[in-house]
Amino acid sequence: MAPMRGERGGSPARGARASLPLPRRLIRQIARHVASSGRSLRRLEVSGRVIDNFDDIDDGSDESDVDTSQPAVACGGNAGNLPPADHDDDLTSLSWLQDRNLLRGINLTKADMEDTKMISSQVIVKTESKTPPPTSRIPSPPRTPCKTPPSPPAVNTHTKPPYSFSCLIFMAIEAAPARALPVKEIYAWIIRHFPYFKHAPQGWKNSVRHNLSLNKCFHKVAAAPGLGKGSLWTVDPQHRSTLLQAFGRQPVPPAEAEPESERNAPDPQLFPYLARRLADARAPPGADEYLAAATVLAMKYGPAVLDQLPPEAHLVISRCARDEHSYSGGEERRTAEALLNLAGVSAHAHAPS
DNA sequence: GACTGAGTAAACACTT
DNA sequence: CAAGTGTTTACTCAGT
Repeated sequence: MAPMRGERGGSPARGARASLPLPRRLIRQIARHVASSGRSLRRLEVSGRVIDNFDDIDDGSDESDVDTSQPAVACGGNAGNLPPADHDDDLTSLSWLQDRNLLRGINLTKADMEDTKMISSQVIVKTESKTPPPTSRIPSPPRTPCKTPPSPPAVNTHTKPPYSFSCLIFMAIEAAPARALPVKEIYAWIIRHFPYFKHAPQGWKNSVRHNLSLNKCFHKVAAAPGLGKGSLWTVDPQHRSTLLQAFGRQPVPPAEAEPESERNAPDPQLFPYLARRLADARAPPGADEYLAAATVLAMKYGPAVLDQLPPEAHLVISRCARDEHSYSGGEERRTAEALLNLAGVSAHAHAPS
């Protein structure tokens, strides 16, 4: 597993803006988080304010809230100036997820939570990546030790994706606004996001149908009028966590030094789509939203990221699966909210305006 | 070696 | 009738 090395240093420190809608420390951590996954953070909207010049929040050497244990990182608004970590210990992208508490890891205060409105559609992840995401260097958490070194999906378009058909179907259905798709749309989603299947032998469609029929996680629902042949397929809510766990167990091939465009990772455009769905919810976030947030995380950073979540997050996810989502204050609620935030969706986006 | 999960192929029935 | 969809069975393979 190739270590993640930064190719450039951070940009020079500049005068920070007078006021940012949330602590620079947090913005830096978000930027650093995205940056160290080998991608670029180019634009972020917080509380309605667009931050597109991360030079402004760079450095932090003059910031009181700077965590001096971490080197400054500039997530430039311009493409390609993303400074991948050159500090193995400090810039492991998800290292702060290792903390016992997600919130403690990113040092989110309650006020941070309330001020933070991050819609993932506004967190643009560049498609070009200089370095593979760094999950490979994240030590496995005590709860679910990862036997295979976690690394992002990095498979050539012409090789088979590292996901089982059930996971592919799961992702396809999850990405749908109605969380239900006819089999034809599932084919289309898979082809769109995993071009390998464009030219793969036709047998894979049979496998998809076979999987839909055989896998208890998928349910057929009444076809919508005018749908034509076939039915809509949905994910059984009771088996959602099973799929998520299966997703997290997917074997991940070693990262290769390939252009991202040739990799077989899901299209990043998928995430804003899911995020919008989450954000559109009128009611306060519930089990579905938290599980969807976990799904977004897994899709964003690779399935191994689920193994990097602290026990609290798994507790939330498992409780969601059992429909026990009573986050009456305390760690669990904050962890649940942090799941949404990590996925790029503020819990407050759900609140009725 | 048994078991399990996943992938593949094939046959068949049904629907549009 | 053709094509697509859904179900089922059987087999192989890899991992445990």
